[in-house]
Amino acid sequence: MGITSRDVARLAGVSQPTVSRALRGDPRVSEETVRKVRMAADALNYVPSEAGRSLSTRISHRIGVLVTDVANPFYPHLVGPLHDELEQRGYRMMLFTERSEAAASAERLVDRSIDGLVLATSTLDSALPAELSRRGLPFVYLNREGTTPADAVAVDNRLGGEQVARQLVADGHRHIGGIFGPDNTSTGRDRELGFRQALADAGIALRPAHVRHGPFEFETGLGALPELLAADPAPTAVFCGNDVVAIGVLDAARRLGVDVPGRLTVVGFDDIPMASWASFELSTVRHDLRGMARTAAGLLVERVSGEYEGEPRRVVLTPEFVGRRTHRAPSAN
Amino acid sequence: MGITSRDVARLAGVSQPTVSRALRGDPRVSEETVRKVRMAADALNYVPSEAGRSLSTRISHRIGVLVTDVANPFYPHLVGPLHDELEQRGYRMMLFTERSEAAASAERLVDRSIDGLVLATSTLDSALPAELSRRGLPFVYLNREGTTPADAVAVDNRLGGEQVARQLVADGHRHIGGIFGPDNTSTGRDRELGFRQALADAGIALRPAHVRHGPFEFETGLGALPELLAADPAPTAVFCGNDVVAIGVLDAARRLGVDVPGRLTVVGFDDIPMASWASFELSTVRHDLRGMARTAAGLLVERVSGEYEGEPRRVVLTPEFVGRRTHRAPSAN
DNA sequence: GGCTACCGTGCATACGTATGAATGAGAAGG
DNA sequence: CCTTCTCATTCATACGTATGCACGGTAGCC
Repeated sequence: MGITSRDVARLAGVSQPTVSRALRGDPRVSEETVRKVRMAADALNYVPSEAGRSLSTRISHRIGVLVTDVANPFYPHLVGPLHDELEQRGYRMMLFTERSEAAASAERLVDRSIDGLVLATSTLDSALPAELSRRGLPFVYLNREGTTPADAVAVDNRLGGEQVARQLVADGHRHIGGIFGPDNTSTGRDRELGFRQALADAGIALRPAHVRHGPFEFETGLGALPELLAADPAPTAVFCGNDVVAIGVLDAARRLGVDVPGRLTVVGFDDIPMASWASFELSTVRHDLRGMARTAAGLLVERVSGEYEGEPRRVVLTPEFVGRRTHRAPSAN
Repeated sequence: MGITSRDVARLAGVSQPTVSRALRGDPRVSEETVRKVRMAADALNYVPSEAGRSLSTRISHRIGVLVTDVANPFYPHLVGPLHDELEQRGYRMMLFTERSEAAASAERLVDRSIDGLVLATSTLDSALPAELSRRGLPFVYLNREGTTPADAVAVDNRLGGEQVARQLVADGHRHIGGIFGPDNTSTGRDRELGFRQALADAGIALRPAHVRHGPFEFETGLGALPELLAADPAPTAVFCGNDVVAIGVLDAARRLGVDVPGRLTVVGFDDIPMASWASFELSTVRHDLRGMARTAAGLLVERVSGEYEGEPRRVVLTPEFVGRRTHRAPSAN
């Protein structure tokens, strides 16, 4: 095992550099030679060593993807499209989880084993973006923002929050609650901001007893709903930081025997496929999750390949409220 | 950018090899020198190049993970633990999707950019395992089997199928259906085999009209249930190839207004976290998904690191029926 | 027929790290 | 004071591919 271009060269009766050029399609190599080299390579089952190539070209053709937690039902919908888009553009995907401490994390990312990084997570106050920038590793923000300048793709989260608020107000809700994402994430913060602003414009305030914050996880919604319902008056509608949280809320409602949407309106964000399952039929805010991921991959690849070298680009997608089963006017009561 | 060990050597006033040895903890280097080298490395923010190291040691410290489709809610529960276990053992994870055609797939896997591969998918009739074996890339079967000898970790799928059959029979079901996985997967085949065998032992046959096969996806269950219920007599219980399929069935039941478990018993396989959500409370077959993934990672790492060189090892986990809400005796009718 | 131009190939070397072998400086011993 | 031995370090080189440059051969041109 371990066939090298030298072995191929020997068999084909040419030099090692000629093998390299022939297989890479260098036009300076004669057709006849290309044919010989191809045959020899096939005969030996030669596959160029990626390590050798990386060392020589200083390009790894690998892109890192950093997420918080793969098992969270939200992330696969980013990771899948990212993988496909990267593969299509000739890059392989390395997957990293944020759980490991940030310091060691930066180290392992800048060892030149990846050409760039998709930052699909990480909190606003993280030092990672600055660190990456300092170390010269190109990256793109995906579904988040950051102060360190870099390409970015995200939804207009404020607008999405506003849309939900307007819908709830129009439906006649006055006692409204929110289970928002973490304060130190742009998605969490902006969705809440837009939501609050639009409510305020309608003269409605969010009572602290109707508000919770937590990670974008099923358990957050599951745990928060009972607390919100214990308030007096209880909210008649709850806006959730994202669909995963909202589905946690729906689960809690089932456990508590709370009728949705009869007694409680629930709205999510993202419109992941699960949201449209008959078990949930979650009213939510739709945006092009798949397109967002692929766009991010595209921006990053253009950046690492040198195809684009200008100022950081920022792509903002427009969200759209999609009404399903889980929202309705509050019961007369 | 692009600090090398030579730069560190120059600053520390030593030779390049000494830098390499000092940072790698070679005992032959004096404490004093180690200190100097460390300081120089820190001052320059030096991070060893993975490409250079890989080329020299012929070890990439990367492990590939091949799955069918990341977006399928089952896979994240393998990918997550795999990532964690690999990281803990000093390996990074490259994620591959099966969608790309197998031929090109093998090529990109054997370019020495990964030390080994976790085969978490791929059908029985795939040529990939044989190809990997021929090319000398170590791999481990995870949640599947294969004829090409290699380390493997899987559940006792036949036993699991038997357990479900016995439960359904004990519950009094006589008209039983199955929505099994693909014939050309060991999980699909063995679960079906065990199930059929135990039913046969109880003198019960599966009518062809009560049986469907399909990929382990939500849509499979969703699409198959209406067909099964159209049979006369309709089945009073359905065993599904895995939880994802079962949840598709539950979704279809909701759409059709079919009461579960009142009119229909549904049983899955795997006990993914979603199965225990209040929205589903799916009766299923539990096994240690996380442990299975971590074990596979362990076996593979021991193999690629040379820690173990013996015969292929096979770890088989014992499944256990876990009764929740979705199974019950058939209605008198 | 000699000069230039061009084309295809080989030569030399770079990429960054790791490691066996050689070297040098001391220390220990006679 | 010379030898022997040990220890820390340097030297030389390997890993596999890519690429600037030199080179040899052929064709074209006057």
